[in-house]
Amino acid sequence: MFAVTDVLPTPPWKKAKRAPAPSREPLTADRIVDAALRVLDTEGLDAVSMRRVAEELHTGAASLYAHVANKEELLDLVRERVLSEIRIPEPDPARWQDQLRELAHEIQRAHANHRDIARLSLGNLPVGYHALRLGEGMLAIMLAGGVPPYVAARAADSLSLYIAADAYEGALIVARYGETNEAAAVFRDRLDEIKAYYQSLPRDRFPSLATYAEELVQADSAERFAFGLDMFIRSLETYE
Amino acid sequence: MFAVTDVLPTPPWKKAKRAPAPSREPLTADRIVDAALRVLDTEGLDAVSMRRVAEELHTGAASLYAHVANKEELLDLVRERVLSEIRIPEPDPARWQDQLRELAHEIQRAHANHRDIARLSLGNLPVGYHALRLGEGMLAIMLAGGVPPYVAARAADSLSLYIAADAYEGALIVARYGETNEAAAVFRDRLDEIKAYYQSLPRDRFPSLATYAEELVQADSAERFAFGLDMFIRSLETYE
DNA sequence: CCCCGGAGACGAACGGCGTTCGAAACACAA
DNA sequence: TTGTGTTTCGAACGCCGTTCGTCTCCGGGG
Repeated sequence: MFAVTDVLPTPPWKKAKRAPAPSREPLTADRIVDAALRVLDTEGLDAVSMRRVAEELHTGAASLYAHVANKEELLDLVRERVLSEIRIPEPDPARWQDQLRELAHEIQRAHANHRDIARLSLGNLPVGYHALRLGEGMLAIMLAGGVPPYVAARAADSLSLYIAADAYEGALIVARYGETNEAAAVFRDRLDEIKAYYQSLPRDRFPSLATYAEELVQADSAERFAFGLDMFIRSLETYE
Repeated sequence: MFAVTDVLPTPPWKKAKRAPAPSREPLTADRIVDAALRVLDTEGLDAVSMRRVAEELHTGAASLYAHVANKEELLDLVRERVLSEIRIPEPDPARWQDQLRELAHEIQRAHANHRDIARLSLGNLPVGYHALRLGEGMLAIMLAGGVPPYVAARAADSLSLYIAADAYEGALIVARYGETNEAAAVFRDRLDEIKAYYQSLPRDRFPSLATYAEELVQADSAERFAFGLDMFIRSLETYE
């Protein structure tokens, strides 16, 4: 007896209903996270839809649900992936302020590298491995430096919040103005507009804004971040 | 001669194609903002869709676009409305720290009253009237207290960011766990779980988290906020 | 070597979203 | 009364996250 498939040609209405070899390697959670991160980095968080991620893998959105419970879980995995890039300094009691600064910048850099990740960090209780790693690292540095545990605990909380919020703002601005060089110029122009607007405000009602417009409008976001971080560490020193 | 409408009854195929008196007063931007704020307060930001707001006014989503450019503008108006509730203290150089604290709490309270509003505040450059009012007030207090203008400018920035971020986190937690009394208990249980989880972590890798779980898991969000605010003001004093 | 079972892949569809379009309804001046 | 400009709004477009049930494929037992 012959196998049917050996004798009969595939009828046209069955032909090419499925792509024969759409992608060789099978889907895995890791590959999905890779793809999601790729989309996140190149097109921003708003572009990360299940359909878009699936397309990146040459498949359909439904296929993802075999490996990932839902979009939220996928984004959590992406966030963990990003946090895993962060290196934590070994605590050295003599240099705790510098180390804290270093760690903060490291975290800030990770957020900046994958711009929109900040929008995932805010408001998610830290429970993944790498999130815990960061918390532990931050705390360890402060405790080694002699910051009282109660203060260190609150400070770790606030510092994480500050870093995430700063990155979040940065991400939103990038989302609104793009991040090409040309768009950066547009953004700078926008800042100048705002400065001029502040200066044009009625002096009787907005004396401070009008007078210090120059100081308020800060183009260099890195310097702004560093200043806030400095305020933070200065404050910690007063608790010692 | 008779008016046609006086003589002929309305033909059935024209009857009730439009609701005859769907809502007496005409749509205005104000009424739309009212409705949006109502939905925001009772059902949260995620429920604020153009369709839902329109439904609140017994009309269709398309009708809103005559008074409001798009959803973003509507949300900006809602945010302005909320900010308008905030009272700003008259600067008194002798009490600048207290006044700053007071203002921060006032802003925090406004955010808490309309929980999800914080999700709108983050990352929106302050350009509305009431947003400017707040910035001016904050700055004026610090300047009156003798904080150097450059520092005050950065600080106003950071403080706004901190308040918004704190409220944002609070809003997300409420969104996840609800805000009924019963849900508050659920949340407290969840915190206990987390504390237990921290304590169960391997001591060799997570010594700080495991040891200070008690201090890290802070149920009272008001106290947490106050602590961060205090850190902030302490820091300002070191610049004087 | 065949066949079968289970796991993975996925097209189609559901109900939601923001927004647009064009026609109907209305308010008011001429 | 007629004409005109504004307001209202049903219907539709193209997105979204998620589910369902079928289809495909591969490894292992007969």
